Amino acid sequence: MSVDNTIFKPVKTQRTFEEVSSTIKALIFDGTLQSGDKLPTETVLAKQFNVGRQTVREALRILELSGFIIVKKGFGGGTIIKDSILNKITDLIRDAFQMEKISVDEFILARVAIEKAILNSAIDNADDQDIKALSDNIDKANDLIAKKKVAIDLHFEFHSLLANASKNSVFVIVEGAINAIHRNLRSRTPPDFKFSKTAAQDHEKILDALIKKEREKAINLLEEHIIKLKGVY
Amino acid sequence: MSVDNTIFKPVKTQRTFEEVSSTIKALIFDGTLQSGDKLPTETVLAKQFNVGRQTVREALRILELSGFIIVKKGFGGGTIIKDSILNKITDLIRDAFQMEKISVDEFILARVAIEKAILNSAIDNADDQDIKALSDNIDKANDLIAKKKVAIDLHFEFHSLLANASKNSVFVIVEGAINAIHRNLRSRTPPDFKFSKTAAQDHEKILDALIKKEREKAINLLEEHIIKLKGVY
DNA sequence: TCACATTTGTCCGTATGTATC
DNA sequence: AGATACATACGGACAAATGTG
Repeated sequence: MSVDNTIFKPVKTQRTFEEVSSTIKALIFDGTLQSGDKLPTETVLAKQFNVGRQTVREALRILELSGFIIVKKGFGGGTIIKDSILNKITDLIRDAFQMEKISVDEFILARVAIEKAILNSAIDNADDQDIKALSDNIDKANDLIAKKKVAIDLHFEFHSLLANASKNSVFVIVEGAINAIHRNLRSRTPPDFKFSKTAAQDHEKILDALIKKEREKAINLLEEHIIKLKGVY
Repeated sequence: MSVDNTIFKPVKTQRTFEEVSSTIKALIFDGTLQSGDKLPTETVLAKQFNVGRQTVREALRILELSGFIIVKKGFGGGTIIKDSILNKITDLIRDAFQMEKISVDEFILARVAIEKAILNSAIDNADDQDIKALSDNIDKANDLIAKKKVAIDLHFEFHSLLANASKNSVFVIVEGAINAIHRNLRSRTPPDFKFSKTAAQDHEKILDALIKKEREKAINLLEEHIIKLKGVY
């Protein structure tokens, strides 16, 4: 006679350093540890968890790479809770891109689709502050362009501001990823003044349509704007 | 008189384990190390890089969490090159959602928009294999439902299969993230047989419209299908 | 400017756990 | 069932960085 042995789960599947990192992560998730809080030193953590310092260090590496903590050396240094998950996602996406899992064409196709959805939502939810931020962005870009300088960073920011205006965190996160890929692509080609100027004009028209809540027009303008990129790469 | 001190870069910004992981990563990027290749043991790596074993281990942790390698214990184990970057991105995005405490409503709104875009692309790019996979998924779900069992996992898989059918890695990544969050949400509510049955019927209709390339109909069906979720949570 | 304390970074030696043959 | 070849883990030591007095 035997019982179904699947009811017996292994006592220990995870490695010790994974248990440690998961424990700390859980404390961050439930709010016990908050941004700015300082963790005990590695030696103290090792004693508290009753593990070796090496194990603590590997756990900290995981938390660091996952964007939960930053580690500083020296006097007054140590481990501080600080959220940089989005940056870490960006890093990984850059890796994925480097592995050539993502082609330029499929990227642009996906970007058009996703940013259209974001803009659609931004038209419904943008408030005065959002409009001002977008407007300021364009003004700054125009200032630079008047000085014959490119305003690439501001162009990227415009799209992030659109995501913020959608008031949807999911869109903010997804746009962050899209933006990261785009910056990666863009970094391979030299800055192009003429292109920068066109982009600023496009953004101005899109914002104008957004303010007037001309939905169809705004979305079509955005699509054309992004499609233009195909020629750049 | 002083010079622009930005021209003097620090001799050593990176920590040793970061140099090691970057070196190995570069070898993967340039194809020297390929999927399936086995790295030397930690001890040998330490000797080759002329560093300590702990340093190697921390470098391996980074590569592991970044989705470049997998590490197996025991005889015949060791470090093997294997790409799972997309999975790791999904993991991090799940963390990001957890931290930002995204609301059900904004999640569903974003999901509708993004999955509509995915479906739109899937209609253009799905091949026979994709159709078969989707069809098999529905058959299996119907089998379970005929036995009065819920088929939640298969329902999730259906949406992933749609993303695959779009033949766009960006969509696959984004859908993976959306799916992860959805599972997270779903795990908070008990399985509902009636709902599972409805979902299977919806999927069947959507696939039917996809095969017939009835774009408008398919997209509308999908939207209604996802919106139904609002009632569940 | 110079010691000094603190904390991470790194290395070594050793022991244990674990999966395969 | 036992030998084997790995990763995993512990403890101790010193190096390096960094802010303070």
